[in-house]
Amino acid sequence: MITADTSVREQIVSTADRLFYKQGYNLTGINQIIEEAGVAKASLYYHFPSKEDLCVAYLKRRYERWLAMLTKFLEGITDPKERIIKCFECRSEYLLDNDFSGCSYIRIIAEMPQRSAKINKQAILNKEKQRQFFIDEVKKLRRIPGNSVNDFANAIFLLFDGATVQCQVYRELSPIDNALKALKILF
Amino acid sequence: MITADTSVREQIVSTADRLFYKQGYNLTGINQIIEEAGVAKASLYYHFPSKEDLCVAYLKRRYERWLAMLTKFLEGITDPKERIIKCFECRSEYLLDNDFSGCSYIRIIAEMPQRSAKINKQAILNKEKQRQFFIDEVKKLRRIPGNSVNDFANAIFLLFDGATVQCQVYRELSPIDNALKALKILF
Amino acid sequence: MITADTSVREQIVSTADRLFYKQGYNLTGINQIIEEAGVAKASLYYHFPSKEDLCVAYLKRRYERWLAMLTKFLEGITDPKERIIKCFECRSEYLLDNDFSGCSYIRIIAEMPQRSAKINKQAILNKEKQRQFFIDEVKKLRRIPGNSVNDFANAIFLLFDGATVQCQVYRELSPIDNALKALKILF
Amino acid sequence: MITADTSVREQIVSTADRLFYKQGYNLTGINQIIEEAGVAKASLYYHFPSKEDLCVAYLKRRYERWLAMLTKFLEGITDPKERIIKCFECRSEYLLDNDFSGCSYIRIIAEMPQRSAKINKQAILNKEKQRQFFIDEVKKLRRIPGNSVNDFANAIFLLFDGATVQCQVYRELSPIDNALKALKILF
DNA sequence: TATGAATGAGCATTCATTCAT
DNA sequence: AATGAATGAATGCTCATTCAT
Repeated sequence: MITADTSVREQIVSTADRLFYKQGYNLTGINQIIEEAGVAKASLYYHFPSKEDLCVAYLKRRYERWLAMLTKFLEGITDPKERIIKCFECRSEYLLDNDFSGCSYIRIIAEMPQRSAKINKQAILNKEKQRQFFIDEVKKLRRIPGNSVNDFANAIFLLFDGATVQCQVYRELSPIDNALKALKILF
Repeated sequence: MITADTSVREQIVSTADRLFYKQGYNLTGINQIIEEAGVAKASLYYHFPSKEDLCVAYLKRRYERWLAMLTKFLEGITDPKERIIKCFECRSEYLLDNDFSGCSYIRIIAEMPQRSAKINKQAILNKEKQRQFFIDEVKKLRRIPGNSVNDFANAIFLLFDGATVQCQVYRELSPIDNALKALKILF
Repeated sequence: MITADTSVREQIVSTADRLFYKQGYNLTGINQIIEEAGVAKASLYYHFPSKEDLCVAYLKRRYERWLAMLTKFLEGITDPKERIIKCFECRSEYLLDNDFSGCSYIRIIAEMPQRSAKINKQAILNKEKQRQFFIDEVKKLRRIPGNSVNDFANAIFLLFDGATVQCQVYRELSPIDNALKALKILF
Repeated sequence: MITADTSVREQIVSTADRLFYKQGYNLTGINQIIEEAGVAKASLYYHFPSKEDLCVAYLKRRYERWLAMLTKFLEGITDPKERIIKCFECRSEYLLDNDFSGCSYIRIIAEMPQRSAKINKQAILNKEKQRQFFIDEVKKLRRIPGNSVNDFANAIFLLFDGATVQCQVYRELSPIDNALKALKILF
């Protein structure tokens, strides 16, 4: 059993996670992070060689948070079609819980066009995990629209990302509804 | 005879447009803009009261650029289904021409979660124009999948935005292909 | 009869007068003046070669305003002692009317320690006129405390300036009352 | 052994003190301060959150300087009347030593009509300490002109401030002489 | 007279990072 | 493992002034 929750490192990551996601990476300064985390600046640089490394930790954490939430949503549900729909409903709740701040990986890339290798790797990794989820579920379907697992999974994945960014832009959940309607047309 | 193309104001806007889109809004400083534009700092602030106002001009300009490109792509094409597909192909070329920098409106919102009223208004306006394009084309269709103009247009719009952000994330055009395949399943 | 009140020059001076006195000379920019005056920047520089020249015009105007107010206050009063007291009461009203902004000449010197010759000359001139007023009144007195016209006039002048700056500092009129009490002790 | 006199913080405050008093607060830029202090800009902002906070430190320091000088002047003198006169003589020397730059509290208020709470508080505090000095001395007098401790102390305080600002305006010490003459009339 | 446009120098402040302890 | 202090470079923005028309 780990009690790292109150450690300096944990304080830094959780604060950075909150601020990066709420305010954006570039608009969140190191000073604000250490102030709100209640740690010294040099402590931050002891645990994270640079702001960029802190960003990687933030992206990892965001994925873990999403995965935990999704897992809970899918609990006891076996029907693949239902699981896909649940995933969209989960995103709806996630965005509602997080002030419509969108997808952290997409956003970090939107903020840093010349993204570093580290950040790029982490962001792509997280997105691929999401794509894989849809592929896994589509594989379980008895009838696959379009007859291609990948094509159908990718279609769902596009709707998923499209809905996520539109929710962020419009600050409302209707794009998720639109995506669910699109799914009905597709299925 | 107007030679406005080389005016100070035009120099500022075109330089800002290029840099904001390539590097991101927050990572592009006023100093770099005036340096590359070859104008004095006070000249920039004479024409644009703040960086934010310059951002609005940039968003307007991006839409105009996209519209001009799309109009050219659609020249002579009347079939609505074909026009929708052409729109995706146009986006493909747009992203290729612009180093996979994605959608300027989505990005500006990703960069500035606490976006100002001015910027929000311009971004939403531009996105709604795009949605309207799809609605107009869907209306012209003989058979509408799902039997609802708005639902089908919104589905296309989700694929369009989803493909745009995925192209940006992966720095490749395959998401556009995925969107076109999804369209085929839908139609 | 002159109707210059609406002329460009008059607009500039009256606006500068108001803003310099309310906000301070250094904290009032040319831009704010021309904006609130509703004139072009070059128009200001046509009438006043520099901000400094505008400052001189401001100091002149302040003195004229004070003199007009004082003249009205003294109307029909001949007793020198009473006239001196009235002068303090006039200052009280002046400060109340002008948001306790103190003496414009003292303030301009406080703001610009390395004051220019022009401004210095105008400020000293205005202050000397005030000193002369006290000298003139003291001369009319039957009995002069201290037996020296200049010494007694200077004492009053010190109380006058002391009260003015203290009213400004404390933003209340009690220093004027203190000065009047001091006068009673002196007389 | 403490060598705080040469610390970065001390360098900043002493330089700011000198420049604010000589040139005025608004005419002294942060750049000049750090340059003459020989420290980095960020070091200044590490010790003082804003220029305003540096101003408060400056005002405190000015009072300490004045108090030290006055204390030395009053050494061994017990007669209250003599102590009051010495206080004026001390001011004379203070102004001579400091290029007739007047009273820092009065000047800062003259420069910043919309003064901040912090600065206002410090300025008023310092002025009240001076007033209290006069009250304390007047209380010790055997015979109090006007029969009111406060009224007489306030009269002296007005002469003190009046003389200070007039010395600043005229750049000469005669107003102090005038004040001493006024004191003689009063006593 | 009057003006829109342009400018170089300067403003206060914040950035991510490093170093000595 | 943790910190207080220090920094060079950059941030967005404003200054008084000038010039061509």
